[in-house]
Amino acid sequence: MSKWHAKDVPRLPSMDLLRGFEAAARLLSFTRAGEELHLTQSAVSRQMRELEEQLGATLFERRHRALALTEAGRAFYPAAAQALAAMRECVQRVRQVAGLRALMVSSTASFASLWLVPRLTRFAGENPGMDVHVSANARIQDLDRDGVDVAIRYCPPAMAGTAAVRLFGEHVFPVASPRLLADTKRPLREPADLRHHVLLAVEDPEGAYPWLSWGSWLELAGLGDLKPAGRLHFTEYDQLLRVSRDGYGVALGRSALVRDALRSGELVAPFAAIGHRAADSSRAYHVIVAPRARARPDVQRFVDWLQREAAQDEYAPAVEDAEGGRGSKDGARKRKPRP
Amino acid sequence: MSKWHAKDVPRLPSMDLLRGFEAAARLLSFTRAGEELHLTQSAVSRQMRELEEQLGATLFERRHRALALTEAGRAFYPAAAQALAAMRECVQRVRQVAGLRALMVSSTASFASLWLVPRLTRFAGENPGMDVHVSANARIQDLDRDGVDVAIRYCPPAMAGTAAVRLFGEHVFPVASPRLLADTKRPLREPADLRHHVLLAVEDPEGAYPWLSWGSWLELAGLGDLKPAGRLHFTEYDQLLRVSRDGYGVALGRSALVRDALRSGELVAPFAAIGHRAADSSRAYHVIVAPRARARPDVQRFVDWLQREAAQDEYAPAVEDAEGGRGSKDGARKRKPRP
DNA sequence: GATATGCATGAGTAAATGGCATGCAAAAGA
DNA sequence: TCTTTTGCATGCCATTTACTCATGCATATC
Repeated sequence: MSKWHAKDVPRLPSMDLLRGFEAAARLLSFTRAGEELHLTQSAVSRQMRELEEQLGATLFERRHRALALTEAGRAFYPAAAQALAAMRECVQRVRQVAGLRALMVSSTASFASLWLVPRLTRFAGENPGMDVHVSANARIQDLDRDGVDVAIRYCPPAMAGTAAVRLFGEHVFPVASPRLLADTKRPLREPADLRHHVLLAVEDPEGAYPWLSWGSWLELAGLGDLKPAGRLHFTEYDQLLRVSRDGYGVALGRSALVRDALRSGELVAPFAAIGHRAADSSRAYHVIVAPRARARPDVQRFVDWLQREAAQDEYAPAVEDAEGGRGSKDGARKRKPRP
Repeated sequence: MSKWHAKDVPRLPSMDLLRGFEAAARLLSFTRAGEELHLTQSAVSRQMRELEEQLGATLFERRHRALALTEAGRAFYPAAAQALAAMRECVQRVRQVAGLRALMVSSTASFASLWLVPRLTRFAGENPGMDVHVSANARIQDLDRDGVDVAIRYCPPAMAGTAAVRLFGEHVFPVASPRLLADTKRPLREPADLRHHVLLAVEDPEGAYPWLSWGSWLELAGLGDLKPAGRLHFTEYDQLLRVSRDGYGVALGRSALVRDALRSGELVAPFAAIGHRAADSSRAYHVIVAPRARARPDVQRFVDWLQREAAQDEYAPAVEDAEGGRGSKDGARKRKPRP
C-alpha cells in the first residue's frame, strides 16, 4: 500500500455522468439519451454503469428494449437535477460577475424563426450564463455600427468576406401538407399534377430572388407552360410555410428552413429529386463576425456551435438523397411518436 | 467542420475542478491545496487554469508567493461550495435510499480519540452518505456477535489473523511540553535530566504492557537506577497526554498516538533516538474485518482509506528519523502558523 | 421464422490528467 | 548586498479515462 495518490481519492460523480443520468432517466433510453448528448449508446451505457458503481446503488432496471428507474434512481433524479442546476447557476454567476456581455445576432426573420431559434434553446442549456439576443433584421450591414456581434447572411462568399464561415447551401423543391397527397380528387403524384393546386410564393416584385420563384422551378421541371389552380403571395416566408402546413397549397421549400417540418412529418416533399441541385450555387448561409467581437470566447463558442449544428443537419438529411438512399439505419427515418 | 462529437460538447466544470478551486480559494495556496487533495502543486495550478478557461473568467490574482481571489473568484466561491454541497447531498440521498448501512468500527478509546476520529472528519467529507460509528471499546472479541464491521487492534499478527491488514507498528519515546525544555531550573537536555521531572504513565498493575513502562525505557537508556521527581499514573492514555501537553510532566509517547501533537508543536520529543526501535516488534496496529462485512464496498473503501492514511503517516514522520534525516524538503518541517 | 431494436461489452484510440523536473521572480534571511 | 527559500508556471512524458466502432445477446414485433 503506497501513500496517497490522486487516483486513490474517492471522487464525486462528474457533471457528465449526472447529465447522462438525467437524460437517460427522463427518456428511459440510453440510445436516445446518447443522441441528445452527442454520445453513442455505448458511451451512455458505460456512464450509467460507472455512476452506479460510484454510488453503490442500482439506478436503472434493465428490461429488454426498455429501461425503468429503480427506487434509488427515482430518489436520485431530483437530486441530480438540483446538482446540475446548482452548477449551471454557479457558472452563470461567475460569468455575470466577470462582466460577460450579451451576444447580438442578426439574421432574417425566417431564418431566425425556422432554423435558429428552435435550436437556440439547446444552446442556452449547454451554455449557462450566455445571453444571446436575436435580431430578426437582415438589413443590418454595418455590424460594428449597429452593435451586432454575429450576422447570418444568405449571400455569395465574396460578399460574406474571407473571414466568414459557410454554414450550408440551399436548394428548393415543392413541399406540401401530407393531406394534399391523400386527396384523390386532386392528385399530386407527378409534377404535372401541380396544375390542380394553389402555388404559394414569396413576393418578389423586383425579381431579387429568382431561385425562389415557381417560374424557375417549373422551367427546370420542363413545365414552363403549367397553369396552376391559383397563386398566393406572402411577404414573410414563415407565414407562407404556415399556410402550406395547413394544407392550403404547395410551397417551394427552402431546404434548411423546411428541414424541421419535413422531419416532423408536417410537410412532405413529393418531388425532392427535381431541383436537388442548388438553386443558386453561388449563395449560401454564412456566419459573419464583427471584427471587434472576434476575440470574444463566447462569440467563438457560439460560432462553433452554429457550425456543428449546420454540419449535423447535413449529415442527417431530412429527405432521402435523390442519388442514392442510405441503408435502413438512416437516422432520418421517422419514428413512431412515443406515448 | 465535422458533425458533433462528444469532445465538442461544452462541458460543465467537473467536481474535481470545483474541489480544487474551493481548497485553493480557502487556503490561498496551490501548494497547500494540493497537499490537502493529494495532488501536486503543478496539478492544482493546471486545474485552476482549466477552470478559468472553461468559465471565461479569472478567479485568482497571482502574486509572487501568494494568491488573492478576484471579484469573480469571490463570487464563484459560495456558488462552488453550494454546488459541491448539492452533489454530496445528491450522493447521500441515493445511498440512503439504496439502503446502505452504518459501518461499525471498534478500537481503543485512545486510538479513537488520538488518531482515528481526527482523521475521520476528512473521510466523511470525501465519502458522503457513509455513516461511520466508532465504538471506543476494544474489549469486543466476537465481531459478528457484537455487530462490529471493522476492529482495529494493537496485537501480534498471529492474533490478528491472516486476513487482517497491518497499519503500522509503534515505538515509544519521551515527550513533553516545549515549556519544560525552556525551564532552565529543571533542565531536560539529556536523559539523566529526567530525574528532575515527574514521569507520567498508564496504570498497569498486571504488567500487561511492559513496553509502555518507564522502567523498560530507562533500562534501554542505561538509567535503570534513575529516581524521578515523581510519578503520576492514569487509567486512560489520552488523559495522560493532556497532562503532558499542559506541562506537568514527561510522558512516554506512543509514536502513532502522539504524531499529531508532535506535528502541531504541542509536544516535543527530546530523546526520540533512544527507543526508535519498536518497543515490541511483535505487535502492530491491525485492521480486522468481520467475515460477513468483507464483501461490502463501503467497508472495503474504509479499509483502503485507513491503509492510505497510515501509509501517509509513515511517509511523513513527525520526528526526524534518528538514523538519517531527510533533506530540507522534508514535509514534516513545521511551518510558521499562518495569520 | 425472420427482422428490428436496445443494452452490454471487447478492443482500439485520442484526449485528459497528473507527476517530475525545472525556470522564474520576489520575499526572507544571513 | 548576496544567498537562500518558496510558490506559481510550464515543458515533457506516462498513465488513465472516456469515447467510438463493431458485435453479441435477447426479446418484441412483423
